[in-house]
Amino acid sequence: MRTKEGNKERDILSAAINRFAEDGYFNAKISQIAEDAGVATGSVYVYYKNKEDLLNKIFINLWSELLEKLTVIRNDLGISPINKMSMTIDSVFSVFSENPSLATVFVNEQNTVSNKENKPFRTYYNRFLDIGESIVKEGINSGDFSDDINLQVFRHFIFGAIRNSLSFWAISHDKISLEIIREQSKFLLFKGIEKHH
Amino acid sequence: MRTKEGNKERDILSAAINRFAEDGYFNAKISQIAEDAGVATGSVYVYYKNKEDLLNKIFINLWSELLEKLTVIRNDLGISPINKMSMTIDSVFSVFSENPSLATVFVNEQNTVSNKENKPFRTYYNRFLDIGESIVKEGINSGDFSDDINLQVFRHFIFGAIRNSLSFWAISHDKISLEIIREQSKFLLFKGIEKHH
Amino acid sequence: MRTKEGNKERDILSAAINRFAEDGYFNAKISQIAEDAGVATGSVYVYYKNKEDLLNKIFINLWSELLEKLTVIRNDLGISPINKMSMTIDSVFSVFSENPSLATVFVNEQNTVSNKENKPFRTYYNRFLDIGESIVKEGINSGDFSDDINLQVFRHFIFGAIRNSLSFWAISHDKISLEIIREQSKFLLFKGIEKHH
Amino acid sequence: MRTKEGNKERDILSAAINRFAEDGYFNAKISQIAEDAGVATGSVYVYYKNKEDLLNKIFINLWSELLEKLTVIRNDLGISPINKMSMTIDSVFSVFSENPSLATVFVNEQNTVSNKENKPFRTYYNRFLDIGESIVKEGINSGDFSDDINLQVFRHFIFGAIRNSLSFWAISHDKISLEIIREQSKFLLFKGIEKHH
DNA sequence: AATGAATGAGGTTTCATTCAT
DNA sequence: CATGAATGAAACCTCATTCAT
Repeated sequence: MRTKEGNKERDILSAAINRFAEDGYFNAKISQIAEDAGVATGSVYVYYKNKEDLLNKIFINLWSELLEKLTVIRNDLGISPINKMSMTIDSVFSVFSENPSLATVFVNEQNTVSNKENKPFRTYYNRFLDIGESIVKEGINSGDFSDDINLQVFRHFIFGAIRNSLSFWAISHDKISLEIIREQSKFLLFKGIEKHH
Repeated sequence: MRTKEGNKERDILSAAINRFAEDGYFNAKISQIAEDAGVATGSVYVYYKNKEDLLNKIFINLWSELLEKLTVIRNDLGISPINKMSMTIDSVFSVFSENPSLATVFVNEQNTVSNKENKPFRTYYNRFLDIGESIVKEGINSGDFSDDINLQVFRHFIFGAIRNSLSFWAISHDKISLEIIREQSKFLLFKGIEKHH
Repeated sequence: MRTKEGNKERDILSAAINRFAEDGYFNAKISQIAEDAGVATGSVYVYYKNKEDLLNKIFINLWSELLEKLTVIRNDLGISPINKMSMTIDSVFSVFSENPSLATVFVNEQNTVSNKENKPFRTYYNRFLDIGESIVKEGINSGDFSDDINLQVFRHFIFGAIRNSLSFWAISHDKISLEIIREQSKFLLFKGIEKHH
Repeated sequence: MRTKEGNKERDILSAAINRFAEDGYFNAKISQIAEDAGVATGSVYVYYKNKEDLLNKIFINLWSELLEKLTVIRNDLGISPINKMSMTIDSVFSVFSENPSLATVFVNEQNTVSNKENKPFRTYYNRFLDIGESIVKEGINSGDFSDDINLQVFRHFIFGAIRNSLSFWAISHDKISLEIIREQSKFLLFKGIEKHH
């Protein structure tokens, strides 16, 4: 038994992120997460209702944090839509750069568990997407973004693109820097692949 | 010798795709897949080594089919890089439009099971990505595509974008047509979101 | 499909003996026995009722053969009890020397399967033991064998001794000859281990 | 922490011995063993790795106990070889007289499971046999035992004899006393069946 | 709050046996 | 007789969760 000054609740969730990233949600064992966190198996259930609750808390933390950042960006009247979009991407990359395992969990497990829409983090997640959408709308209205954009499709397109780029980085963060991926993502998002003459 | 008219092997794999899409790989039960396929539980094991083998076979079929299509496109000297890219996207969308559940399985389970790189379908998958990359290279050399493109990042960016767009359609194919998603994806890929004056 | 001139029924039983010896009764698979015998799985059930029947037939063959031999020996008035006993042991060793796998099956599986006494080969087996016992009785009466012998115990003692010696040979028949084991067994049986001055 | 008064680990092993004796290793069900032991099925796996581990532990306990006893006997300089041999047999009978089911498991299942030589109890078992052999050697050298004895054959002969005698008693311990079997075994071992004039 | 031994439901997998051809 | 694809019952084992201490 190890005496930790730290916050058990936080330690357990942190261990869960790493285990979920490494082994996948279903293969990860609660007893192993507990051991990694330096607590007894039963202690996991003091702080979390069950295994699924761990996953939900991970995503609630993630999306509520991103929602907060994005809200600040959106509400800043002095920033152009293009810069708002750029800052949004920076925010997302920033969260994951601090925790690569979280990127992997996000990529692999966001659709895991629960009957579809009933996920507790969905509220934060959807609001995040909605605010992102409002920034795109603003850009279309201001003439910065093309008015050929279908908002519904765009949201999934860009989201998948960023998500998968992050996932790549999570696996290879020793081989390629997050900055390169971030800037390349912005480039592709803004300009597309065609050469402009 | 008892022989049934239908193709059991195909029926089982088809049922597996639907169940994996609906319930997720880990929640899906072999007994349920067998029931859906109209065979006895044990019959699954006549055609497939185990549950994981079912998932592997799904992806082997998927990627070998797409690899074949892409190879034909790449080798056609009379097609411009831009059209090759467009046709590649058409191919991917075409495969999934015939089988929406497959799109969901692809999105959620491609990273499931197996110790990372040892997946049997990886050979096909990697060759598919390599050929895709060679088309982009060709476009850069011909001056059609921007030479600011980082090939390594691009492959994950576009792949995640398409994947997530398909996943969105798989859930909502009653609400939005695949054509709209496909064309919007091409638009975003080629032009980006910025308005060109 | 292989055309065999040989007797399928015999081939299957022979394959069963080898598989039971090699893998043990419970680990042996009918499909493997069939393959070894060069027949289809279903053909095993043409000749034998079920897996247990295979084991029973093996022991019925064994004990009916030994019973026959022993009956001839017992009924020969011109042979002394000591020689009858010696010939009995020769008979047992002879059967197994022709089929080492049978020795292993005998050692490991005679008590396998069936609720205790209901085994079909028991009739032959018990009659074999009874005749053996009558030879010992004859030897006691004639003054050749010690009258301190408890017949009931003796039967199990000598039987286990021979059985285990054979089992040893079955595993190591490349290292030690059956003749040495047979003669040593007779020696120990007749003289015991004490030195007689 | 939930702790019950009894010794679950011991109870489970004890129940396993009885079930293995009654039903045979392969027919015995873990759930039944658990029920017999008064614990839940899963509790078996808290103390034992798997079914095979139960069998191995049974034999490890058996042979390590007998090895210890035999070592003491062998090392006692004041005992004659004949008495050492006699005490060895007493030790073996003593162990099984306390646990008739163990005798049955020993007879029927010692060769079960595992690829032949890789059994964990083999170390103890072989050392037990080696010490037994060294006692016989001592007897031959001292002139107490016949120098016609082949040690390799003898060990299997006597072992099978004792084993089978015990097995007989295990089934019929209501009909015949272990003392009679033990003394008769010694008699046959030392003197053989021939009458000495 | 913290523990970890104990639980037991449930799923994957095996394989003896069947039977339509 | 011969076949071997198909069956489905049954059991090992896992592991999330509980709860007495």
